[in-house]
Amino acid sequence: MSSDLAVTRRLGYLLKHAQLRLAELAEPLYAPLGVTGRQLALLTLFGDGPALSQQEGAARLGIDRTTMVALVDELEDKDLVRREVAPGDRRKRLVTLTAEGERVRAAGEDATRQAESRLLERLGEDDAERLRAALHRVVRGE
Amino acid sequence: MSSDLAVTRRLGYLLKHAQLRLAELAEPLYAPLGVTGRQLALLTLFGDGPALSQQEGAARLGIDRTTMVALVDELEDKDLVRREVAPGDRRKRLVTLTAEGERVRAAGEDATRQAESRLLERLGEDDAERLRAALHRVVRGE
DNA sequence: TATTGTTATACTCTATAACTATA
DNA sequence: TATAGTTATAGAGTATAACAATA
Repeated sequence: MSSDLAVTRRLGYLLKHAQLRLAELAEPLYAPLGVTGRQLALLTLFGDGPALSQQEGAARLGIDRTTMVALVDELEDKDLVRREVAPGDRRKRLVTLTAEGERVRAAGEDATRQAESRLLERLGEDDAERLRAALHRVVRGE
Repeated sequence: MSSDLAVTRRLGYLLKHAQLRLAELAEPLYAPLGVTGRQLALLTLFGDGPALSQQEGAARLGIDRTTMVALVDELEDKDLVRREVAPGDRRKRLVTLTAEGERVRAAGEDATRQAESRLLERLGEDDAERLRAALHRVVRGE
């Protein structure tokens, strides 16, 4: 008989493996767009709402500002984003999507929606929404 | 206004950040035991049920067998586990806990319980249990 | 002086390939 | 021939420290 903290009941295990399954479902859908899930997350971040500086973006994603430099470099090399000097503070670079970047972002969001649906397909709509809401509360600490 | 796929509503984002918050809560509790969360996960794995070989353990955790070698090395260096040649198949090494390993495992499970409680404290018992159950179904694909 | 972006560098985590011993 | 464990090595991903430009 196994303890009620068997390794597969631990939240750490469940979160990690849910992430792995999601990545398995999503990456094949992202590949034809020529971007990784991580790159698409950046397009979603910078394509949504008022333009953010690199550092503001890094803070939202919980990554280091030096990591952000490399990620923006990748997207810039693919002509999906542009760096623009922020009016009013010449130290900051606002990251904005190119027309192509916007196209990839939109296609990527469709792919994300599909992958998430497949991940959650066993749950039914209500439970799926409850899962998302619960995670949201856990992450925001509310 | 933000899209309903704003980056903070994406499952990938939520899963990653839930993991980060859990690690922030748990690691300080594990530190006095002299082990990391990952090492404790191995103690939980090998301390539960019939003895597993390294490769069986790796399969359960979804990690590579070469990674398992290094992890078991760490635990063996700390005298928390032993490798034993499997009776009936001299190629296999069964990983078993030492008395000290068992002690650390038990203390670690208390710490895990505490950290998980704090992570989920905003949810209430029912929602917390529903979250765990939903993740379990998602991960097992049932 | 402090902050933004940047570069160089190092560390962790993980996987691939090749070896050994056993089956 | 195939499998379990091992070693060496290399590739991601990420962070720390130091520097230039700007505030």
